[in-house]
Amino acid sequence: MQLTRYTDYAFRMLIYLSLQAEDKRVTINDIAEHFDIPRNHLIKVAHRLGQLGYIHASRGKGGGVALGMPSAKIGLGDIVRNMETQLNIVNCDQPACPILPQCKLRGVLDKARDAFLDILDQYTLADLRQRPTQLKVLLNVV
Amino acid sequence: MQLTRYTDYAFRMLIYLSLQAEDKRVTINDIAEHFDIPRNHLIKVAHRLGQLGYIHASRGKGGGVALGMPSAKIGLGDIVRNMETQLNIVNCDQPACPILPQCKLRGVLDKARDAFLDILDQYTLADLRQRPTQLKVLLNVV
DNA sequence: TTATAACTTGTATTTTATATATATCTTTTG
DNA sequence: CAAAAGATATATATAAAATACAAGTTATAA
Repeated sequence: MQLTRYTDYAFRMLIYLSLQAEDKRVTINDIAEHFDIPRNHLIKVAHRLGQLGYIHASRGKGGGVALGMPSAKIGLGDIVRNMETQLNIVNCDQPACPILPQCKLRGVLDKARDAFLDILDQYTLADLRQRPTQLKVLLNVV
Repeated sequence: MQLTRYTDYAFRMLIYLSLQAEDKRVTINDIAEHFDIPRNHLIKVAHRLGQLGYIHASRGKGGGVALGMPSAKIGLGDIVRNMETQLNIVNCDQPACPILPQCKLRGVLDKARDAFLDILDQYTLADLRQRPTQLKVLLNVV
């Protein structure tokens, strides 16, 4: 009952980027250091976030990543939906459950999972940057 | 974002027991075979369910397990709370997240997790045995 | 009262998903 | 064109979960 670090790191990266001044580009290296996250892993997270349009990456000297859309447009539920590979609460197929065709549990679990995501849908990245000043201090953002 | 099989197997076992005639005892072996679940693993699940009072085990010849309380008293949320060892949606400590003291994400995730459990709290084991006849057929329960 | 069925407990091994590392390629800009 | 930075692919490591193994203990029926 836990999100993968892959998703967790996506959150951290997006929060960090949301604190940056407009048009400021940050390198993945920089973010990895700030959060003490393996750089290579974060690269993959960044790549995925880029595919989704949440961030925009520019290569070459002076390049880096920046938020690809306003933080108020980035819903937390969608981040989870897009970063997690697996949203089924249980695996009914392995080992195969014989009551599957008549199972009511599945529906209840799906409903609960949707309630989980519904809550997240009520928040965007912008909602996470209350008290941005303190956050910037913690992250040493100029 | 998935429950462990440990929890999954607890559900399956409880569902199976809820379909049995009153006072009927079933061996763990029997349940393991019906669901094609490793017996040794199921033994541990049964042990834990016994500690929680959900099932009652009797030893000796002719022994076995049976529901320890009416199925309407067994809330699905509590099953999850008791069987999962870990209910934090992300691990903020490893690797340690520097923004933890000011992080608003944590609160949102906790709220979402609670919403998940709230839905489950609205159902009991008794609610899962709609159409018990078909379930019994699938599980070959006499 | 003794054999046996069944649960109890603890430890060891295996598996698997996730996480991390390594290496090479491509793009961009000063 | 050279250096910086991201893109991509593949390989390896790690840790949690799942499973297996091995003794114990209790209770019942013959």
